[in-house]
Amino acid sequence: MEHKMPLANNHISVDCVVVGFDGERLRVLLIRRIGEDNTGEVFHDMKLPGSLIYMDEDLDGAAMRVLNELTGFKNVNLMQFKAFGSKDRTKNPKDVRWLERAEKAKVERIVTIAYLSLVKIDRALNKNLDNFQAEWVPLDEIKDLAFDHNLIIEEAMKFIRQYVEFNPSCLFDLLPRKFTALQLRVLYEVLFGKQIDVRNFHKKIMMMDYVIPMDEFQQGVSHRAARYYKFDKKIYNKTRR
Amino acid sequence: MEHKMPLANNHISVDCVVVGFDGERLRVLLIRRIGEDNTGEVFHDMKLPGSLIYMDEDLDGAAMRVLNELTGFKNVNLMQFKAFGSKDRTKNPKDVRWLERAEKAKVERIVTIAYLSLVKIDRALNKNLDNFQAEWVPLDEIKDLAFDHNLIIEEAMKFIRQYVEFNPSCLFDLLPRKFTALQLRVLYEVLFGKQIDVRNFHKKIMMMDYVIPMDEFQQGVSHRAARYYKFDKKIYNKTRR
DNA sequence: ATTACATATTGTATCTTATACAAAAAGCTA
DNA sequence: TAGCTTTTTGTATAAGATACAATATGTAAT
Repeated sequence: MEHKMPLANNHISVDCVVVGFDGERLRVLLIRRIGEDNTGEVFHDMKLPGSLIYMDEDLDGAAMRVLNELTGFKNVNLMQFKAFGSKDRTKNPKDVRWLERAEKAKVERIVTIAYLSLVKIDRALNKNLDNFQAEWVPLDEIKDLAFDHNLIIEEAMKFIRQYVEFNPSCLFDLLPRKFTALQLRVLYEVLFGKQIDVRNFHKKIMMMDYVIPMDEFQQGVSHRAARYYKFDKKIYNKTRR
Repeated sequence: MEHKMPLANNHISVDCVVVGFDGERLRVLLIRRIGEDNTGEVFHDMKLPGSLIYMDEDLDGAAMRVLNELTGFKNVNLMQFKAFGSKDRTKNPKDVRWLERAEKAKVERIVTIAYLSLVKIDRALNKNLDNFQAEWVPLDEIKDLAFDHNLIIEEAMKFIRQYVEFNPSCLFDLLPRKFTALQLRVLYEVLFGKQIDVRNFHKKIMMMDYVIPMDEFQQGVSHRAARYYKFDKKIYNKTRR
């Protein structure tokens, strides 16, 4: 028995672009989808985590729910970045059939509100991923996705690049609590797609008084061990207002 | 007879924050609204121009239509900046009654996609304003508006301030084709709410090779006449890519 | 113990950009 | 011609961005 349906608004959905960083590349959290095309042929592909919104929740609340079900986390930073409402974004026969099965109702046009979340790729976060058939896919290995989800991811990336300039602290959401200067630098490099001079970058880090050098160093590497740094949110908030 | 209704999606609307600059202050284009509250009392207030979306149009298309009906202009630069979907944004009794009359149907929750447009306050643009009971209201004189439109305008302003940094050309959408250095400076000042040094600002203008000094000067002023400048979009596009 | 190897860390000179600050120029009016 | 109003202009200093390569540190191999 599905008791959700009468509560859902089947015109509006939220989709979440959850981005992580593995030290080398950006990855996006995607859900495996199995469906049937026109001819009854089974296909496998992937989609963004998302959901129709319920009548009793706000947009932000719906996005939070989706992310919470998936990762078990409560207070993840979610940013609404764009609405997608092309009139034929839900017109692909594959998608139509899949939607009708998933929602057990005829679904017409759906406008989706897209959210971005930057998270640490972590054991804790990965708790429920198997249940949801979810996977961290490297950004440059993402194939054709359901609906207009490739477009949504593209727009999400544009959004991050702009957002970082105004709120650099969001980068530290992507890094482990303890990180090396190299990790931070590579993150900048993959995000903006260009190389950064090592020496100048170190100087830059030194000037960020919210990036604290720790007395802890890498272990078990066969070369000089790198120092760990941590991000201090309190200092950041003070010096930015 | 209303033939629009069956074509409209009464869950999703667009609202346009149309911003102009009169040389001193920013102004927002608002529509006068007359309604009845619970007790049958008539009230007057204002709202943003907006509309439910039709089934056969995209979000951008709907926003374009609203703006075109209002100003008669075709190619205005419209930027989607945020979706507003609080579950009680259409719950105020005033708004509920007004909506039911305007849409001639029971309307539940509406998610609105908000657009921002920066335009020249111009004779041409003002052609249809009377028909629509529309008015250019100075930003700092805007009273309580319908729905959550005050909130939408607030968010629009935050958006502009960020947007200008990445695309300064949008400022020239607000200025006349010929403008003085003073106008451009005041625009910066009201937008960012702080004074700018005159000399340094002139130097900045000189460095923008897409701001072209003209051989034309102010007329009929009882003091030294200011030079006019114009914005060259071609040069701008070249030097920004 | 010494050497080879891999990566981490560090400084200086230069250029560009942002800021602070006030006198001179131009056009009109009396 | 003097006075009024607003426009236009320069210089010195501070801060931030960029270009560029040698030294330090830890592990592994000899």
